[in-house]
Amino acid sequence: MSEAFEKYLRESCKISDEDLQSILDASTSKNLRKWQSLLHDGETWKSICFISSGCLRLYRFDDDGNDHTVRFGIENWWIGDQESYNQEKPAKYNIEALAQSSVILWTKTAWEDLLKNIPALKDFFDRLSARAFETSQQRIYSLISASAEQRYLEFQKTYPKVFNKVPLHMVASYLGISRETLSRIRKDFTKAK
Amino acid sequence: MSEAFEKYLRESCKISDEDLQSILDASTSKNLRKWQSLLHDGETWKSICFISSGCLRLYRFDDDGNDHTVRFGIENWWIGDQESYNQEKPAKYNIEALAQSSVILWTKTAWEDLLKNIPALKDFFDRLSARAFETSQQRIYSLISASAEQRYLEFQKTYPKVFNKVPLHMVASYLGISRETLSRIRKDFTKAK
DNA sequence: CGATTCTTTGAAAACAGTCAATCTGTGTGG
DNA sequence: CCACACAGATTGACTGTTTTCAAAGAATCG
Repeated sequence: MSEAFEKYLRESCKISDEDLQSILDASTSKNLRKWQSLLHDGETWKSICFISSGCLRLYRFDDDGNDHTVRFGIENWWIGDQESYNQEKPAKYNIEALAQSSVILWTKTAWEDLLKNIPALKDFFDRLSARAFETSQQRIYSLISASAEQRYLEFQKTYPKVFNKVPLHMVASYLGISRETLSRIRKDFTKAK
Repeated sequence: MSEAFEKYLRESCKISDEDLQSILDASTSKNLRKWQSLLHDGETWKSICFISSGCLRLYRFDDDGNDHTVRFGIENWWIGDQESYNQEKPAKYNIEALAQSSVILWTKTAWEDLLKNIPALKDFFDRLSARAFETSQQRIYSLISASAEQRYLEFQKTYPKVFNKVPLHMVASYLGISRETLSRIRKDFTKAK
């Protein structure tokens, strides 16, 4: 169950057996079936969540009821609604499993204790957050500068594992285009070859 | 010169006079004339930069030589290229002053020392980074879900101070649309009233 | 197999980009 | 003070891209 996480954390930061044990002790595991929801908008997100296996997505409904995929998460990624978590207010986003998945969860207080007591974990998480910000900056640049086609290719190249796990209409929603447009982009590619 | 920063920091976090003094001692001030560059792509960004006054932008050139505004910064904001800073590699981005501006700078090593020695500063900066991430998440959602017109209105409403300081063609580039399209969006508004 | 979901396609309409020209406001030098 | 240059903003005409809506094909799953 948590072997994947153990391996991940050992490779990600220098952490003692003892600290690793406290981290595991404070966690709970959860299995999600396909389409199971982990967060409904309106609820407050109070967890830190590591994905051991499977695939999840973070998405949001607009005023017309259309959903927009803000982020995907697969094994060894973390997922959550930072805004709701940090500000302790109702989430605007939803999280659902796109496939049978298993996650590891910590409560906010438990996690804060861990961060306080395990500097290596805090350092690691700070670096992780920094990288997440860099990634979102890159995504913004891509959205304002590149064509739908370029964004599609970039996504496929950068996140091949994700690409292979999620339905195309969600890729479209992640790229900010309609499924039909994505379909036509793909068509042009097969034709061009 | 640094009064603005002093006021800002006192209001942002609980910090002792002594700590504030060390922060100021480690800093250097710099005045920028209009259009002066603070970072050229290819260089490595090695500073933490606080904007005391004026207006700057972070932008990037695409392969066709068009520039895209990734972010603006005005007084009491921080600006920099996180990716270049964290990974200590050549920047893909540029930073320039859009008006006569003054900034306060810290070297990376000086800043890291400060963070290590002043927990209140570290906490504050962590919160700031968290908020920056939330903001970029919001921007991504806006880019994938909203029309150009909606994004324009949202920008104007959310950052009125920035809106009033920057030329429209840069707003367009920030929104991911051409200046002509922005011009037509604005035209429709004056007509509708 | 039938039901459901996902993807593709076609045609029309809406939207956004490009290019070139014009307009507006600002500031400079004669 | 005027004429001019310049940068920024707007407009028109045209082109290209994306959305929308409706329908039809795949693929998947019980």
